[in-house]
Amino acid sequence: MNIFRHFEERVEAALASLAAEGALPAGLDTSRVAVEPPRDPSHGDLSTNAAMVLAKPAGLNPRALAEKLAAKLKAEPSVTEVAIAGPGFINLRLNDDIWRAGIPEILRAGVGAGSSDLGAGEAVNVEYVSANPTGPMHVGHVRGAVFGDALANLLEKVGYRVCREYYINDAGGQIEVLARSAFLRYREALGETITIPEGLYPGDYLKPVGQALKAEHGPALAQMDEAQWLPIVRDTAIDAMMELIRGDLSVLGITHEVFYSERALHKSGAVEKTLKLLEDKGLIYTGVLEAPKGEQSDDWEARPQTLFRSTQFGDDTDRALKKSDGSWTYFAPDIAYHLDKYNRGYRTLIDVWGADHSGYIKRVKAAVAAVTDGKAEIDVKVCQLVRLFRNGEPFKMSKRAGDFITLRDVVDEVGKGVTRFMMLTRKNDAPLDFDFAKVMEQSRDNPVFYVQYAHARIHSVLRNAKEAGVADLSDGALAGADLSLLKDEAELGLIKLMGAFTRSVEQAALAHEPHRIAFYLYDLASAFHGLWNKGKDEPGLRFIIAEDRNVTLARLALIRAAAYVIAAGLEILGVEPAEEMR
RNA sequence: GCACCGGUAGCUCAGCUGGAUAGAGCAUCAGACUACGAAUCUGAGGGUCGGAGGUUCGAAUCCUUCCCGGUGCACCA
Repeated sequence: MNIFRHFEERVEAALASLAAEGALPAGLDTSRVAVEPPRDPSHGDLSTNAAMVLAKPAGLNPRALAEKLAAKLKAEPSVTEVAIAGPGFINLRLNDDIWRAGIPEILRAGVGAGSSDLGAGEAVNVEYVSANPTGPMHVGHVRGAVFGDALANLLEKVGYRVCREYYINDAGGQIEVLARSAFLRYREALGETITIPEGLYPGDYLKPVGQALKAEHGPALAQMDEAQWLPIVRDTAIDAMMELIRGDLSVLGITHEVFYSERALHKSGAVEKTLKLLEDKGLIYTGVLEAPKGEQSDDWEARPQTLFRSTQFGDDTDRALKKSDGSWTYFAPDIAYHLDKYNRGYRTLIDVWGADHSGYIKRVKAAVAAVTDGKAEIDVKVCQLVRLFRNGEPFKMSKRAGDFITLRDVVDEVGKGVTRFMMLTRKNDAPLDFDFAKVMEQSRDNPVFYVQYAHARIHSVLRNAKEAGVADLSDGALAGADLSLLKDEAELGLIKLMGAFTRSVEQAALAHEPHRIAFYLYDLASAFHGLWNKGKDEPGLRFIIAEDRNVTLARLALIRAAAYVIAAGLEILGVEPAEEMR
């Protein structure tokens, strides 16, 4: 049970009954009423702002309304104390048993702890990574990939039906560059000595593509005109690059359900159809855009183009759908793509992009609004840059041809779990520092280690408990423990924090902010480590008390539950919990 | 010039979509191991929440306007 949500319902019920008695006007908007943990635990277990929020519309003094509401809430069975504080907060103190009851629930749920039905099965589309299929993934892609994947996990956790999607930009000019680069490697495979000119991709990763082309086609391609060989080489190269990318993603544990091809949109006529749709809405015209104000580009000249009236939807300028030569811009098929998502039934769309695309947000939001008549929500999450360090020194990124740090370089050095966790220790729109040495440090200021250590310590206790002769450590047996024996402030603090897990997960999901899970886990680990050390000062608080089986069982239940919550949280982040630190 | 994102303790950052006396880690200082792993914990000091206005019962959070840093600014993808 989510205690916070339960009490939100109780507050609503109390308000309704006040309304029925005529003490409140009927039909008040209660959407701003919240039940939260108070910032200062000494104020109680729960706090509601209901009286302050509703005082004005009800035409009442906040404290007077609080008095009435407090009287109702006092009657709730699990409420032991009601206090009115400050400008009209109502603080509730609950019977500790209602918090303790969370432990057997967690033990039953296991790593399913924290799940909820908030999303009610609603379909959500999360598009992330979508790196151009022109080479292996590099370090700049990692954050967005991890973020998108964790966000998808998070939404699933609270009951959304999530589609993980990758948009393949397989139609632009960079694909021709890829094809020409691969063709060179093909000629190399045939025995020619090649030099790779400026502007083509020099990376070694295209060598196998050249070999594959040779194996399949022999020398035949070399006899053809570019117009003939290019489509062949292109298709082979794209397939090979997507294979490469899928492999890279798999080392981070990422799998997309849908890979959506931009070229398919062109082929199917979806782009024309979308343009027609916009035309029918009167949102298309031919015009000339103003010169950009930034650094002057020499080759700018005024040209009439097919434009979309995105300014009608809040964009800064109208946007080109066709280039001056009449071919589509990148934007045109992207509109068709988002419309396609809508037509596949998604009303909530989430795009995860790198910081360098932030200037593109408004036009896509405008396009989605236009093309769906405002019926779809689109949230664009931009991941800021990751700054790389080693021992505090900025990492020198060579700009030389083909020389970059890949996703695999990172994962090979620090591992999947550390990479994923670290990428989620900042909110997405703040830059992130990633120090190869620091993330491997075993100390409190490394959150991955700190959280994993808490989990490992719990398992260490459980191993010791077995040796100390606790016969049945099953979840069922622990769930039956007499939890009223958990009375210490530190124990209850841990219990209450776990009781807020579901709420934290839901809040993180609604905000589309997986980093909050990482911070929650750090807090939980801190509460656990604190309890552990308290047992050093006061031996009576140790988890395993040889002469008191009941207390031992209760405490093992507590920490077993804590381990499940940590594991559940880590699962959202896509990190495997450690049972031992090595 | 415009847009977007940041600006919170000496440093790195949270701050639960407007709540109460703004919180963590690092660093500094003072403490806790004959150990369920001290790889940890307890405590102390440290703040004009970039500046100035505004909105209201109440602002780090919303609005306006400046300042600083980052990112991006026709047809690229």
